[in-house]
Amino acid sequence: MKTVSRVINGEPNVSAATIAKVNAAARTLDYQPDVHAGNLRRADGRTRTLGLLVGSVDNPFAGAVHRAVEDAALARGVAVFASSLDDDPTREQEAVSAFLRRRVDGLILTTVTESQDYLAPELRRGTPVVFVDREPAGITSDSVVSDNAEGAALATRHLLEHGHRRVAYLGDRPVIQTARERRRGFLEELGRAGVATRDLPVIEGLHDAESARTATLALFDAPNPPTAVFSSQNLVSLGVIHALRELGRHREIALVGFDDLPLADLLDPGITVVAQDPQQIGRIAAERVFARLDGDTSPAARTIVPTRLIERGSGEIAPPTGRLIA
Amino acid sequence: MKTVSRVINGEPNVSAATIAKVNAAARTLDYQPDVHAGNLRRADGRTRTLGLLVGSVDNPFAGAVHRAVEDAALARGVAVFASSLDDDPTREQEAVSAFLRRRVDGLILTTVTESQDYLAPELRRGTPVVFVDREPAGITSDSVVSDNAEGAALATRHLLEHGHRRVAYLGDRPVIQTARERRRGFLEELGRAGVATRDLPVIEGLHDAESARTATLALFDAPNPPTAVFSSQNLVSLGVIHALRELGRHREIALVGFDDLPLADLLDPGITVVAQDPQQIGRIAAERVFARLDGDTSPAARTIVPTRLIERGSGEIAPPTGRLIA
DNA sequence: GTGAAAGCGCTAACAT
DNA sequence: ATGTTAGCGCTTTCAC
Repeated sequence: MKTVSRVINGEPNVSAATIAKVNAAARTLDYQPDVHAGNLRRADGRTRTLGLLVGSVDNPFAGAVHRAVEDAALARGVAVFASSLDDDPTREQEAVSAFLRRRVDGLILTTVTESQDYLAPELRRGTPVVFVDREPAGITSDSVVSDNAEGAALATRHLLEHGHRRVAYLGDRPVIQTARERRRGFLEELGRAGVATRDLPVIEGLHDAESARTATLALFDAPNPPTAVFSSQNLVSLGVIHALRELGRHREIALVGFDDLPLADLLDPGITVVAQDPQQIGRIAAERVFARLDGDTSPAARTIVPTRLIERGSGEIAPPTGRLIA
Repeated sequence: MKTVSRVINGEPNVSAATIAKVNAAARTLDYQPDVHAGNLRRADGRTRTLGLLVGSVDNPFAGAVHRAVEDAALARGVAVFASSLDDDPTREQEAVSAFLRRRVDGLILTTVTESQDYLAPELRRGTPVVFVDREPAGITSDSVVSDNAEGAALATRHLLEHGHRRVAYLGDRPVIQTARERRRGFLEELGRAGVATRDLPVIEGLHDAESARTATLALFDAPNPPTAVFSSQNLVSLGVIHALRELGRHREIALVGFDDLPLADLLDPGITVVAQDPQQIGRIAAERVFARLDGDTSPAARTIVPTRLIERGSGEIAPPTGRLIA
């Protein structure tokens, strides 16, 4: 009987007796339908599968995005492939290719390539692609990102308001779009406040805690050190915190970090951060993919998830008195 | 020409000219072979896909396991489906079923069901299943776990050596195998030291930071409070830390936590922990799956990944002097 | 070196 | 209410 298919898929027009028989057989054989085989012939051609590419699955920001995507997917019976980008363009292309060969229904991507135009044919084919954390280049598609420039400006404004004029920027490699945006927000806010940015320390290319730590130590060993630091990323903040501790100056030098850190509230001083909302980013990205799959053909949209400043102490340290360079 | 298959799969006996032509066509059509279609007919029937079930993808321990599995899988062109268990038996069964319907080549599982005997037919069918973090029940298969009892004993011994006799245990729900093992290690070590465990506080059923915080506050509000705490899990440690801070007693009460916490070294005092090695657990689990897929038919093995005590301050606090209950 | 035929496990479109 | 035929995109087998 090939009416089996009807029973398995819960289609109508099958007698109760047959349903029972089929189910009994399925039970004893421990039958699990092969979704891929079904898919090959099924009209909609859906694999009920999603590809998710994040910075690294071993990273709190990515974990939160991933979890939100999973929750949205689970509700629809969709499974998700997760891969780590490691800010490596080759990995990006290989991960995307692996997703495509597995015929995922949609893609949620964090990218590092200069251009994602290699996705154009796939987009034309109708596969929804939503970019998270970083916006696409060379291609138009949905994206869900934090307002990086505005968040950086927020952090910078906070330091300015507490009297700092000599603020350092410590950031990730400029190939990373969010790093560029955060630097821009930092510099523009200083400009708006009439602070000359020419000889402020802007240190880039920091990709992990150790490089940030070393850079911070060097920064405070050099002449004319800053009174405050804006660190543009999670791991960089970590390195800065370690370095300031080593120097015994963590209660003198102000610090605001981009992106929250677990336990940041329990440090002394607590670390003031501009927090992103990765959970929201993941949720909205998944919703967009599913909306597209459900036939939404509205123009590609850029969704901006707000950041918020969390004051915990480190960002409210005042510069040394009597020597305000204002 | 159906010789296309030969070119795509790099098989021999095709002329250079044909190869070039096929590749050109593939390029312009932006062709990506459908692995699932191929699979349907292919002799080995491999989907080059793995199912990974962890506590929650949004969790540092799971993230590290996941990353290690991904790295091992990537090297073999295998993609991984990741799902979150949330310590929910229903979720477990549904996740496994979703993996199976997608014909994953192997399973790496963290479980909460009382018995995983529902996997017996799949095991008989030859699908490799490796249990991580928690050992299987009702079934025999490979597992890769920390030595939970020994780790807990290590933590307890450390507190005993620093003079504590009145030590509290704060732990997760006993349905969780690792929670039971850690409690056992704790009690047995006290027993070995000749400490009566009868009226020591053993608080269980703590599943998040907030419940642990509340329990800790209550513990120190009650008569005869402990001089030291062993917290058997990540989130529980967090709650204990918060509570001790609120009470202003974080420099008086000793604390050793099971499982490391990010930034634990920068707190004051630093948090002494028994650290697991999730990266290693993930790596070994993936290796076992692939060894099984490569034909290893040796008996199911239980691999124990050692834990290690990291002294950072909180675990080295001495009990109030002069009142040693010894 | 190339291709034609059959079939993997399922569902679509039609019978009956 | 049930069955039949064809075909999804590929690989296998075997023929040329």
